[in-house]
Amino acid sequence: MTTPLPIIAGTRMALQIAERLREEIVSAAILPGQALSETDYATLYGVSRQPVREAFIRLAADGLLEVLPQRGTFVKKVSIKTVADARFVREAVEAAIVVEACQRATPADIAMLKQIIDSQTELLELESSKSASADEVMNRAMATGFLALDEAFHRALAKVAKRETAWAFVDRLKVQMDRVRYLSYQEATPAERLVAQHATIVEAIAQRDVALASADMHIHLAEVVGALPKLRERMPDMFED
Amino acid sequence: MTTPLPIIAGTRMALQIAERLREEIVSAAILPGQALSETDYATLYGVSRQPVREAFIRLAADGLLEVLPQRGTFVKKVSIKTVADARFVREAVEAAIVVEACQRATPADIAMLKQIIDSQTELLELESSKSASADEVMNRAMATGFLALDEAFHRALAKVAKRETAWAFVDRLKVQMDRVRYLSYQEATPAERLVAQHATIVEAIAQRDVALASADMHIHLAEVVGALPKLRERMPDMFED
DNA sequence: TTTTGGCTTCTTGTATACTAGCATACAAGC
DNA sequence: GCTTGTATGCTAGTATACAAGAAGCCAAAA
Repeated sequence: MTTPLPIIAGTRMALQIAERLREEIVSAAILPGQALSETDYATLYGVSRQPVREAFIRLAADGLLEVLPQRGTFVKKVSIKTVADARFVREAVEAAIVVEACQRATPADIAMLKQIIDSQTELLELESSKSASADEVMNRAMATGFLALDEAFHRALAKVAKRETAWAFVDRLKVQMDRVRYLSYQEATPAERLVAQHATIVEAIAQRDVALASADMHIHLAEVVGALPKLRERMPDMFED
Repeated sequence: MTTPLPIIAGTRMALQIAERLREEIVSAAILPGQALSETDYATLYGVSRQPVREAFIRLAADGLLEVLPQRGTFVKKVSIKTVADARFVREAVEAAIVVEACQRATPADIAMLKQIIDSQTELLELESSKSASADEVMNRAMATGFLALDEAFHRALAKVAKRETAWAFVDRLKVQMDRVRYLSYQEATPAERLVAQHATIVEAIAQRDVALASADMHIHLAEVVGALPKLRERMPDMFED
């Protein structure tokens, strides 16, 4: 609730508000359990309750908010079961995606994937050089930047496999995992390791080694859940179940 | 728009309307491409535009409706790519589910699955005995009944694997496949064959044969797409792309 | 001290009115 | 005949007002 308001008035404000809130929730700028009031956000953005309300409905459909009639709307706490099953689904789908990527990848595809990995490496080098000044804001910015590049890699993989629509399905449940990654960028797997795994996957694809690529993807996606127990211990209020 | 109105006034009418419309769209009682008016449905259900509007938003989020500002709201036409990728995702996830079901299934679980299959068989025998009077209404009722039992089987499988949450994710994209099954219950795979496949899967689970169970599930889910080409030829207006 | 009743104040749910944009039809001008 | 301007009737988007229920507070009674 401390946000300014770069909302473009006039056109589909419900959608803009939904997108903005989604990002704030996923990036843990608004914490789990937080109560959100339709009225408050309406005044904050200078609109009526209706667009805010419709934004809330959209986010509730994605499992980010919980609307309790006559009581209030709250940011959903992290559910271990939900995160675990989101990983389960994503792992199954992305393993299938890399199999098809193995079969379809052109040299240009491989080059593109490697270029994304190079960007990731570049970002990490920049980060380590600045790591002396480990202030909160810088950390957040780095986490956001890296997650964007991570997203780009997996999306590109789906594109290579010509499964963009399948990725769109996965993208909707991925937010449940991303929330955890933002909350736990302290105890999370070092980004360097993730980038190395990306490289391994691409290498397997380049070699058309279906079994290896699939196995590597399973290993890669299993990392995310590892941070959960420690995270829950550190901030139990963020969890339910 | 020819529906009566068994809507319970007073409590969360937006949700009731959304559920009802969802069923009508998935079961092809409302056809793809059809224009829906907020105002018309408001008067039909005896409510204001707002609840109808919120129902539309929910269904649009699931890819069943398309809201075009200042133009209208339309039932989404069937997208081959969307259906194909929905199957792709579901296949990947359910194959993973049967693997875990193989590992966890208790004798009671096996018995429960077999009981569902028995119910399916029973329904089919009833259908074949009545098949002389092959009227439209009867066919629809049978299709609905069988799809409900099919749904029950796959849901039960997820429960055995303790992946109910994962199934909830799949359930959201399954509607894209169900629409096709309703539209094409003429040229679709005979239900007897599907039930036989169910039995094969359960048998593999009972034998703890992971590879076989997984393979059987892949075969089982591949059936649905087979009907697409003929269906598109029969009713091209229902498709986009 | 504990409990109970009512009041106040919050919340979301719904209804109604108004705004703005698109599409179509139709008429005027070329 | 063809094009273009315009009026009209539709649509969804938004604003405002009211209704209904939940929660907390506080005072009064047991």
